[in-house]
Parts: sequence; C-alpha cells; structure tokens
Amino acid sequence: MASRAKATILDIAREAGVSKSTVSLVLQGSGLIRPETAVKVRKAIEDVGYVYNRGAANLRKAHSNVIGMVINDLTNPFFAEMAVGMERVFQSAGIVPFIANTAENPVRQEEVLKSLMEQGVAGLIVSPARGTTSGAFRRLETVGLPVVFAMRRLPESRIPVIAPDNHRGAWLATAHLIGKGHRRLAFFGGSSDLVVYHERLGGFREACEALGIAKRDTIVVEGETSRKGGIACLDTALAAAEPPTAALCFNDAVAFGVMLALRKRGLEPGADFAVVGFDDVIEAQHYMPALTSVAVDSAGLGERAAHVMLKMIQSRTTRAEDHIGAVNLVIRESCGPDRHKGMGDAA
Amino acid sequence: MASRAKATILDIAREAGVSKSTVSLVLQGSGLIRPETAVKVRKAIEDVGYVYNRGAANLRKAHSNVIGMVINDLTNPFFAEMAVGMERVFQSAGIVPFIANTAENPVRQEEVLKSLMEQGVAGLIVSPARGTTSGAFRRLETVGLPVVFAMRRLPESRIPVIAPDNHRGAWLATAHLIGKGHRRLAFFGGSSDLVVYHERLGGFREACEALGIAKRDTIVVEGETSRKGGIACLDTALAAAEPPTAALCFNDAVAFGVMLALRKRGLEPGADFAVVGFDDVIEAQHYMPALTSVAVDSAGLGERAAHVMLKMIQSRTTRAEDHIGAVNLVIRESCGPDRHKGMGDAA
DNA sequence: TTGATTTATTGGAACGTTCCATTTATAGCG
DNA sequence: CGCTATAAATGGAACGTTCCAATAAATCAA
Repeated sequence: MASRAKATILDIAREAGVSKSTVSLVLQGSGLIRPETAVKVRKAIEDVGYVYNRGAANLRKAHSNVIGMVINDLTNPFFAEMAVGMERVFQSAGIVPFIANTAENPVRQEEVLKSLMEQGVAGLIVSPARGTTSGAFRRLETVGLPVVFAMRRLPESRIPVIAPDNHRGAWLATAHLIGKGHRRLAFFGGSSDLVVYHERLGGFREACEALGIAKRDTIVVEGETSRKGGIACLDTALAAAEPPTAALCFNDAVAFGVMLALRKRGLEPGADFAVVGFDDVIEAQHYMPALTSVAVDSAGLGERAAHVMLKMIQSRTTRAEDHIGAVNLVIRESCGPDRHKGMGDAA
Repeated sequence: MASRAKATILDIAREAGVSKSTVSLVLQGSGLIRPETAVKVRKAIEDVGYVYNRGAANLRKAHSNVIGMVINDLTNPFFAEMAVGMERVFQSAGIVPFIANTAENPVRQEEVLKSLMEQGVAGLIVSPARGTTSGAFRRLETVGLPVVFAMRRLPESRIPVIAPDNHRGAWLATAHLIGKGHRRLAFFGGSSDLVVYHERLGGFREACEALGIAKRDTIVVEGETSRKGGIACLDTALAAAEPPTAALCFNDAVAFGVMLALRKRGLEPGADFAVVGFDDVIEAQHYMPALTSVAVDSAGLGERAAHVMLKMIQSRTTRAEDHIGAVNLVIRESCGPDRHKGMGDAA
C-alpha cells in the first residue's frame, strides 16, 4: 500500500490483462471499448493507485487543458473577486486554472509568465503588474499563445483587453461632485505609469471642463493606491492655499484613507468634505459613512475575460475584440445628504 | 517571426551547430560546457523563440519544481495574506507555486487536487475546504507526495499542520472580556464542521469556567463566517431573555457584522456592547471603533508552512512536525475604554 | 613520441503517453 | 460454408527532454 515507484499505464494494462492502448482508450472515455473491459480496467486503475501523467500526454496531444491567471495583487479584494469570477467560468468548462500572483513586481511577473509557458498552458489571462513593459509579452505573441489582459491595458499592445469604462466612471463621479455644489475638486491617488490612471484622470478632467470648473480649481495628487496613500494625498491637498472641498479617489482604498485622515483632523466625511471612491469593493457599503463609489463589477469582468479566453482557444486565434464593461455610480453617504446646502471650505 | 510549429531543443542544436545534448547541458547551466559554446547556444535559443517544455523534462527527471497551493477562500484577505506569505518564500527558493482556489467546495477541491497531481507537483500546501473528508487525502498519502495543511486541520489526519494557537487566542480574548467586567458572554459565528471552531470555542469555554462564568451565562450562536453571519448572530443573541453584554467572534468578518448590527440598533460598539474579533485582518485597525482582535500573523504562518514544505521535499519525507503559531491579543477600542466603569445591559 | 589524464562534446535509450495502422474476434449474409 | 463488414483490441512509433556511456580533442608526464 505504500509507494512502489509510480504506477503507469503499463502497470494497469498488466493488472487488467489488456494492452496499454486499451487502457489509454478507457482513460479518454472512448466508446470503442467493450463496457465490461472498461470496468475491468477502471478497477485496475484504482488498485494500482494510478496518477495520470499529463506531462507525458501533452507530449503527444495538441494542447493542454490548463490556463494560467496572472494577477497583479491577490491581496486586493478587487482583483481577488475578479479571479474567482474567472475561475467560475473555467470550472464549468472543465478547466482548472492556475493562479499566480505577481505582487505588482514586473520581474516576478516575467518569471511567472515563463514558468506558466513552460508548463504548457493553453492560454493566459493577465492583469499586468504596474510598470510592465510591453516587451514582456512579445515572446508570448511570437509563440502564438492566446493572451487577454484584464482590468489593465498596456500602452501599445495589440492584446485584447477586458476592462471597465474608467473614463466614463470618473466622469460620472466628477459630475456628481459638481452637482453637489463643489467648485474646487481634487483627484487623489494612483500614478501615471498605469494606463488606468490616465483614463480615470481623463474622465475627471473632461467632466470638470464640460461642467465649468477651471483647471486651476482642480488639484491632482499622485500617490500609493492604498489607505496610506489616501492619507498622504489629503494632507498634501489641504495644505494648498485654496484647498479642495471634494475628491475623486483613484480607488476605494485611497478613499478609505482619505476618510480616515479627515476624521483624524476632526472633519466629517460627507459633511465637511465629499469623497467618492472607485471600484466599489464590498467594504464600501459597510464603512461609516458608507462610501459613494463607481461600481465596476470585477467578478463580472473576470467572467467576461474567461469567456473571451475560452472562445480564443476554441477558435485557435490570438485575436479578440476588446470589451469595455459598464460602470455605475453607487451613491451612498460620503458626499453628504443632498444638494449644496452651505458647504464651507475645509480646514 | 510567427509561429512555425514550436521550436525544440533539436532546432536549437541545428541552429547552433551542436548536438542536442550540448543544448540540454547549457539549459541546465552545466559547467562542463565551454563558455563560447554556451554563448552560441544561448543566442540560438533566443533566435528560434524557444520555450522549454517542462512536461517532457519531467518525464526523465525525478521531480518537478512546481508546488501547488490549494486555498479554501481567496477572497478572504486572511487567506490571501497567507498565500502571499507562502509565495514569498517559494520565490526566494526559485520555485513558482501555483495557486488554486476551492471556494470552500470539497468537490471542487477534489478536482483541483487531482489536476495538480496530474501536473506532477512536487508538493502541496492545502488549506482544506470546509467539510473536507479525510478520504480526500488518502490518495495523496499513498503516492507519497509531501502535503502540509495550513490554518486548518482534519480530524484524524496524520498530515503535518501549521496553524495558529486558536485555543489560547480564544482564551486570551475571553479573559479580556471578563476582565472588563462582563458577566454574560457570547460566542458568535462559525460552525462545528470545522476543527478550528472547536478549538476557539474550547478556549472560550475554558476561560469562562476558569474565571467563574457559569455555562448558563454564556450563549453560543453558530453562523456564517461573514458580516452577514455576524448580523444574524447578534439578532439571535439579543432576543434571549438575558442577553449577553459582550461577544467573542469566530473571526473579524463576523465581528464587523456584529458592530454594524449594533449601530443599526442604536447601540455603540465598545460602550454598549463589547466585541472582539479573531484573525486581526488589516481592516480591523481602520474600523470605527477599531476592533480588538486576536492577531494570528497569517503571512508568517504561510511562510512557516512553505519552509516546512521545502524541508520535506528536500529530505524526501512525507512527515513533519506540526507547528502552532503564537497569537497575540491586540487591544483597540471595541471593548470600551478601560476597566468596568458601569457597563449596563444592552437592549 | 606514446600513453594517460582531463576537458568538451555527442549519440542513443528511456520516460509515459497518444494515435495510427494492423490484427484478431464476432457477426451477418447469401 | 466462405466471404465481407463491423467491433474490439493491439503493437509500435512518436512527442521533447535527460543522462549515461562513449567518443573526440586537448593537455600533460615521462
């Protein structure tokens, strides 16, 4: 009952008194085998404690059934949600995806990508690490492996992208703030090495322009996309000569940080300073005050990305259309109760 | 420059004018090769766009360098943190771990385990899904694959476990509550199909007994290990004839739910009802009020588990000692400012 | 120079599958 | 009964590596 050097298909064949070919056929569920034979073989498989060797099989077979998901930050619930969305659809397609985390590290990402390719994956869904150069994916393109980007895009890549409509989301949020009567607005967090940043900031800028807020009445503070980053952003902004009264934050984590920092200064988020987040993570609705945020449906986008990948594999192509997911401003309490009722300057 | 049917080691050999054996040696970084030859070969590797086929290699080589991490719930930051802790140590050991999520589903877990084995992993770190039967791991044991359990253990398994000292953590937290003057205590959330549950509940019970709280002054409410579960638990408990004034929660998510539910009833967590969580996730310190919780150092335990795995692989054994991680009660604001200064009944 | 020793390189078998082309057994038909 | 048609099972080559044993080339000792 212990481990006598790994059982193979030949051991099964011997045990069942058939040929290795027959065993192979049974393993693949071929209908060419007489049912009684199949039963006999299956019993032998159990008896010898056989483990299928996919590596050996892939040597002959065209393609494997494993897909790699390369995620920039698994500890961020937003991306974790996306990952499980993907998983859900792969599972129902009988595929087991392997997840690898890059922790926003391009070097690590390169290693991970290499390893996944060596493993012979059939396709790759990637949420690229910050600072990824497009050269990193050249190689993947040359070997003709299906790849799709999720959530983030690279500047000049031709790889299909599944991402939310960042521009529109930022536009909506900014318009909301302006509608509340705010005239000096901030954009907090994120950094310009991310395409997403430019999309969201672009939406902010355009909304300001379209709705009559002068550029000199806006302030943009780059920063870490974390609570800590949010705290720092607020401190910077409130130190300005004419500080803003409201902020659109790059993501919810930044927004949480901003709210925390406000409280620490004795200011009440919503009443004294309006803040809106981006992504609408689960915590957003549980905060005090509940955070107004741009909902992005990360799980849904994950599912979409997985479907695109499945389609690509099936049709043996490396091209697919981009997909821009709808966004949705969820209004809660962090921008005050209702329209402009005497909003004074903060600090 | 497109994909002419996958380059192999022989293509490289032809390109570089050497034998396949030489190429293989270069690939493995053997010192037996003349440096100039190695350079020539490496250039050829670049030129033909070669991708190493690990499956083929594993056919000959003893063991692969991939390790599987099977996680019960990746969307739970607690487990995500643990996973990245593991990743960190594998990375510095030159190993790329593949993560698979089971979403607390034993059937899914079985599939994932099977797939990982077929892929020829060198070892497996598993945080078992709720409701896992120990039969699921019989097969792994018979093939002699190194396995370690992280965070959770199975009732009668002999597989090594890396987990926090749940009993002691619960004991400390309960003692803290009693020290604050509470005399009617609740234990909220979790369900008895998890060994962890019994450990934590056991700590709670023993502390109560040791510190003079009668069993009839305690109430235990099972429930989902989520915010929602916490809300439900509080509602149940406050409906009792003599409701508790403090609760130890199975984990932080439950604690957050309890605090939310308190607020909804107009009660102030900390002042009107004391709550302590378990796990000390990052959000705990950012809540209002900040949550008192039993810190478990999930990342550290993840690292520990990875080290144990590495050691097992290296020494070709399937056995290792359990490791119980130290815990640490982090006192914040959710149990009130300080000792017993007139704590009235809630509700 | 010759043989022994060291340094580089190489051919071939093996790993565990799949799949094609055959073979063998079974049934059907006149 | 002999023949073909169908069903079931099989042997062997191939997949892309590694590794051992063997060869070839270079160096050294005497």
